[in-house]
Amino acid sequence: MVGVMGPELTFPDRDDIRLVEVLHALADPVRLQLVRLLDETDGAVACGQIPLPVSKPTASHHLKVLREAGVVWAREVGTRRYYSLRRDDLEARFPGLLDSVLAAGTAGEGAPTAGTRS
Amino acid sequence: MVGVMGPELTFPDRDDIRLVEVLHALADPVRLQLVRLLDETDGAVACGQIPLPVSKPTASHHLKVLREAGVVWAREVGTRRYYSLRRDDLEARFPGLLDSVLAAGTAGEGAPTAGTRS
DNA sequence: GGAATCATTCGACGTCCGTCGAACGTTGTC
DNA sequence: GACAACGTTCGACGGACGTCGAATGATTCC
Repeated sequence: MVGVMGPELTFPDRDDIRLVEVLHALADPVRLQLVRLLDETDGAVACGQIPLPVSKPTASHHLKVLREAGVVWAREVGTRRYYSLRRDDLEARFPGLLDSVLAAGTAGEGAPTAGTRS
Repeated sequence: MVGVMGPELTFPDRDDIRLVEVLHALADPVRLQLVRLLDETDGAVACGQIPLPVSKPTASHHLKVLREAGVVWAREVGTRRYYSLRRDDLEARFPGLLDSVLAAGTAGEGAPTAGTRS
């Protein structure tokens, strides 16, 4: 039988993707790390193959948040689910947003230089 | 006497601005609306002069979140506080991020076109 | 068929968040 | 000096969030 695991996966339409939800989905260290990994791994990654500092249910929860926010796709193959970024839709809806977030990740995130108080 | 209202206002250094905190600060409807208004009003806006759908303490709270995330400056003049965006610092730290968020705001946020359900 | 694998869902727990009314300290004005 | 204006802080409330262990459903392999 061809695989249908749980309830049918649903995703928001491109035009239903809300900026606030995307920002909220990205505003979490684990999910941000997840998105960066999905960005580097250009194909698609299964949930279990991702090195995450959280338990399996928690990872599943974060993936769900990203999916419902319209950030990632989920494709079922057997008992696995392969996730990938919705680059095109995000770029069409919020041009430059994903790129800037990902670029900020690769750039200095923990390298303070001087100090300009006030 | 020249005004010092509460405890001295503190802000994160440019290099201490964290992406996750900025995203979290922007991932709220009220704060996003606030940032957009600060963007349009190029000078600076006082707290009370902002038409917000929340009470005064709540608005103050949101401004504090934005300030501590490094998104806005706060300048005291008498009994008022004028807020303004930290465009330069945000652009230096996360190039294109603020622009994409603001552009997304002015573009269609509630104008669905077709429907590509999966 | 039975066991192992994969990912989710469920229930629970503690924490953080957004919200408000009331009280407070400053500042400016009469 | 007294009063009004401004913004913050305090305390409290309800809800959402992140986290996990255990249980569940599906699939694959022997």
